[in-house]
Amino acid sequence: MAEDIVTRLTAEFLKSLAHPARIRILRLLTPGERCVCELITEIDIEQSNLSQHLGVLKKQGIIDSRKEGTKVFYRITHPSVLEVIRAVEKTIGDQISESQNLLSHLGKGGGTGEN
Amino acid sequence: MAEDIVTRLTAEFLKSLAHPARIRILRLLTPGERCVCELITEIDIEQSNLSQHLGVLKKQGIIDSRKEGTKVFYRITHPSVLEVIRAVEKTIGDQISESQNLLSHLGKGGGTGEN
DNA sequence: TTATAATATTATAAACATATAATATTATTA
DNA sequence: TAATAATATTATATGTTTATAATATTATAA
Repeated sequence: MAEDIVTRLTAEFLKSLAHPARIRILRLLTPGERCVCELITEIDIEQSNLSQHLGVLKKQGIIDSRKEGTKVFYRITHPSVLEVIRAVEKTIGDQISESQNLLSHLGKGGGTGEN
Repeated sequence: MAEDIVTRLTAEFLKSLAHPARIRILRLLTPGERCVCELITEIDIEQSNLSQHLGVLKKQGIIDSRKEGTKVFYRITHPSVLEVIRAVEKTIGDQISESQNLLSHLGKGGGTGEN
């Protein structure tokens, strides 16, 4: 069976999301549009690198931009992308809960589990 | 501000998901556990490569395994990971809907837009 | 016009991910 | 114990992503 196109698109989408700087950018854009000059003060990377990361997200259609004078404002194209991040956080939460659960059962029989 | 750990964990999680073969594996595991010998027949990659992709997912805690005789069965650890994939598909759907919408407006004024 | 501010682009080296091929491990069966 | 089946590991070559540095573009202001 030939590799299905939805699978490839899904993987590409995930790839363009899969970088700390890009997650950070999306978090900063969550309340609304921001110009690059604002983003750069909140994110600790070089200007050219920020521009490249913005390019990755824009190429994938995840963010969009608008020019105003010398400034460029970016915004999230479809808020549904935030659900992706929320879903990841939820799963990571599940993983942490489970390991805490396993740990607490090691200490079963009383006390806090310390010795 | 130092890079927050949730952001890094989120990016790492997304990275380990961001490959067509790995998305494919999760789809195959959605109905329930499968042995590698079954997976290999449904996915068109080499056995050692499949094993490596399974390793990536397992290291991230996304899948888990159980040995039975000479076979190894893999399963999804937390079904919430499937929400991540669904959310990506939803966003891609939003993107496609929007571009179809834009296209249809180009043809506004009658007809199908063909000439 | 020149200078400046804001952003993007390009080139490049280093780090990382990937697929393949070969080999190793482990469990079962003959 | 030798052969086989199922899976994992390792080495490696190739391709991709990343950060940095340098430079280019664009718009405004002096």
